[in-house]
Parts: sequence; structure tokens; C-alpha cells
Amino acid sequence: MLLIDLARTSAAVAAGSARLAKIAHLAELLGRVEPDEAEIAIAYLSGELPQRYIGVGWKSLQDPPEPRLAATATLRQVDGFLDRIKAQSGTGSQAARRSLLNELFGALTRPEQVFLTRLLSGELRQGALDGVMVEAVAKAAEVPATEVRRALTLRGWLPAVGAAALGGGVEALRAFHLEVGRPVSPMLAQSATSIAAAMGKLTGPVAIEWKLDGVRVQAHRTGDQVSVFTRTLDDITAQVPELVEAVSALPSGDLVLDGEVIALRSNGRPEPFQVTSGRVSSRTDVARVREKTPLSIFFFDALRVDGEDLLDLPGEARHAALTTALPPELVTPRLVTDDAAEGEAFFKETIRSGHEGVVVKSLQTPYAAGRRGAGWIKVKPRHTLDLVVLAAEWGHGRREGKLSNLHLGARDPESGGFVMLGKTFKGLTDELLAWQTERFLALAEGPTDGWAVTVRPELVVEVAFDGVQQSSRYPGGVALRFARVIRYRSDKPVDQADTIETVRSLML
DNA sequence: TTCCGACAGTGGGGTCGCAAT
DNA sequence: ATTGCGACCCCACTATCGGAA
Repeated sequence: MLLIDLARTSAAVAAGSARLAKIAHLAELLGRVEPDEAEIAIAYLSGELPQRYIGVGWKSLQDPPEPRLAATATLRQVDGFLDRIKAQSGTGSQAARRSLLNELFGALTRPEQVFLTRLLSGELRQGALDGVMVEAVAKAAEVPATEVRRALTLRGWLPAVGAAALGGGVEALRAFHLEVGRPVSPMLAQSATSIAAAMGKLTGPVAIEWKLDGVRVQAHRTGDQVSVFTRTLDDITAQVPELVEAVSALPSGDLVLDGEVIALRSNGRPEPFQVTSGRVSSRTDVARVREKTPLSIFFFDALRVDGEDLLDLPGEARHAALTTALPPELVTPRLVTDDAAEGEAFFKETIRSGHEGVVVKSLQTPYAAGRRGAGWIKVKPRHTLDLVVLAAEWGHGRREGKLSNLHLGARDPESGGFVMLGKTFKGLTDELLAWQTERFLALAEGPTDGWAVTVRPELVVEVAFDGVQQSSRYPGGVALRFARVIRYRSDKPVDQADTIETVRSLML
């Protein structure tokens, strides 16, 4: 199959917003693809590469060579090129990678170049990723979508699952099973603003667990072989020896566990996320960084214990298996209750001890691998500040033509000016986007046709955030974590906005 | 007919490792 | 030694479609 076929299908998929039409376009193409190119086609059309990453980003894709007029490149040829480019990263020079990239792009027509550029920069933006592709695979292979979804949760990589479905139907899909040593997409949580709201969404008693501000891990053990994976299924076994040792010491030799690693201080309080994150991503001299910043591990779920798959069991049964297989110090602290006041007290106590929040869990629901399951609901405290808009950046995609990303500043009483603390584009409705674009242009200082528009500091905006962290990027040395807009404070004059001292005092 | 779950999109800050400067 | 880039940790929120209620 030719790359141009995919480029055309992708354009057709991107053209509308109806999902059923997208699925029809994708399924039509999958019905035509050669079996040995099915993986490549499914990967490309769901925005992935069989190579996962090849060391090429937006910067390397800036100036493509002149396009050809005739489209001749096949999927296999393009895939082979990407293999060679990946082989150059790490060992070879950037120049060698660059020239391979030029050779590849020089053999493509303009629409193929556009498609491949979007794919390689991770910005396909056709309104179809794994979720829609699952339906398309099901349609093309004439199998139920639930079968495809089930196989995907166990295999973790849709192109392999899709190729199996197209080649062998339901029978081939049924052959996928939980395999120790191969990661499963972790279950994610929904969120709520309070314990009462979270408990209201679930029925009966619930489990309320510490939510630790660390790195999510999935540990597999078969015999004395232990592997550890992240939320995106990357293997970090070599970076977390403490975890490997802890799992190796357990009596059971056949385990799949879900948990969180975190750096704790000697008093048991958590280090800032930056410390845990830096420790986990250190790959060189692990023995030395381990001395300085040891990791603690807390498990909260078990997907397999002693040869038994637990994914489909209720949460309570999985947790019972967890506590049987692990010593209590490796299990995330939790409370089981049906009383909202008791839950609230546990939440407050968790926050007092320095942790990020809690996760409220149904005792009944199965493990919804790879999904934002309704059975888990996270609750975190919310801080807010009244900050001043200093500038805004023009948006992209569906925000084209709208001023989107706000530059936020706190008041500096000493200088009479403002200190920038970060940016946010979150929490804005279409209505608010339209309103603020008009308002900012009226307040603009200097040119409005660049990448950002500077505005007179006259608008106060209420911003929610999860915490204040150290920053080397911003002049005040601090930045907001996960900032999002709540509302504009037209009632509040700029000289009553929060100060940089107030912000600094929030950092502990 | 209305409601709501799942999905895609729009981007945020920080750190590490590597290659080029 | 410093800088730029890619990768990957953490993540919130809104709009939309289409099946469920």
C-alpha cells in the first residue's frame, strides 16, 4: 500500500467531526491493506510509529526538501527508513539522521510530506486516535469492538491487536491474555471536587486511599525476574532498584502489581514532585543517586497473584489478594467507609501529612485497564489566586484566531510592576475565548500579529492551581503547577491582585 | 428526548541524556 | 561548560458524538 493512500484517508477523517464517518473511512482503508502492512497502517493512522520514537521532533522537520509530483512510496519503504533513522539516534550523528530524513522527505509528494510531518511531530490532529481506531478495526475485521478493546487492554499496543483481528478474527483476539513481563495500560481515575461529591458518584461503602505525588509504576514478577513499567508502558526497571528488591523479596513468584514510587524525607513526608521525578528519570549512576534520594514504594492494586488473573474481579477482591501477598508497609494506606464525614476527616489527615490528595474507589468495579474508569475518583485540594494577565498567545487548531494561552503575573509591591508566574490555557470555554480575544486586542500594547500579544495589565483573573514549585524559567523563581482559569474578576482592581510574596509563602 | 461516558484536542512545568556549539 | 532538542514524567479542562436511560 502507498503512503498517499493513508495521507488521503487521514485528510478525509480530519475533514468532518462525525465519528461514525471517521470510522467508515478508516475501516475502508483497513479492508484494502496487505496483511504485512496492517500494523504500519494502523499505527500511522492512530498517530503512532511502530518504532515508538525515532529521535525526530518538530525542529528537525522545519525545512523539508522540494516535494515530488508522483506518489510512489510504500508503507514498507517508509517504515524501513524510520528504522534506519532510529538506528542513527544514540550512536550516530545528527547529521546522518538529518540526511536520511531529507532523503525520505525528498521522495514524497506534498500531501505525503504534510501527513508524515504531522505524524512524526505527534500532531496528527485528525480527530481519531486509539478510541476511534478500535471501532474501525472492529468494523473492518467484522468482529465486536468489545473483543478488540479487551485484547488491547491486555496487549497494550493497538497495531498488533488490529493486525491480529484483520488476519484471524475473534479467534486471534481471544489468544491475547495477561502476560507477566508485558505491561497492561494502567487504569486511570476521574476527578471530583470533594469527598462528598466523589462518594455520591459511587454506591455503598468505598475505599479511600492516599494519592501520592510520585511516579505510577506497574511491577511484574515471574520467578526471580522482575520488570517495572511506567504509565506509558516504558521499562524503568534499571532506574528503580529499591522496587526490584522489594518485589523480589515477596513470597509469591508470579505477580503483577500497580502502585506508586515516591521519594520520602526521613520524617516520612514526601519530597516535592520534582525530586521524585528527577530521581526516577536518572539512568546513569543509579547506585549513587539512590544513596542520596531513596525511593519508597506503595502498591494499591493487584492484577495477578500466584497464577490467577484478577483484572475482572471486584476491587475488594483484588485488594484482599494484595494484602495477602504483600506486607502492610508496601500497601498504600486506606480507609473503607460509607460515612462522608469519616471520609472527609481521612482526606484532611492525608493532606496534613503532606500528600497530594486521595483516590475514592468503588469496592465493586473491575480493573478498567487503559481507561478513566468510573470506579476511581481522585480528590485534591484546590488553591486559587487572583492574578493579572500580562500577555496572551495565539491558539492553534480549533483555537486558531483566538488568543488562548495567558501569561499570568503576580503583583510586586516593591517595584510597582508584575512578576510572571506561568501560563495557562485551561478552563476556557469557547465563549470566554471569544470574549478575551476581543478584550485583549483592545488592551494591546505593541504589535498584535506576532506569536503573542502584550496587554496592558488591567485584567484580574482567578486561577486555580495544585501547588507552587521552584522554577528556573520564571523571574520570581517560582511557577504554578497545573494552573487553570476559574473566572475573570471584573469586580477586582489590579492593585488588589495577589502579590509575589503571597505566592512564595505557599511554597513549602 | 435528554443525559452522560468516552474521546480528542489544547496546551502547561520540570528533568534527564545527548549532541552540537 | 553551555545550549538546544527530544523524550517523558506529572497534568486540567472543554467540546463533541452517539449510545444509554
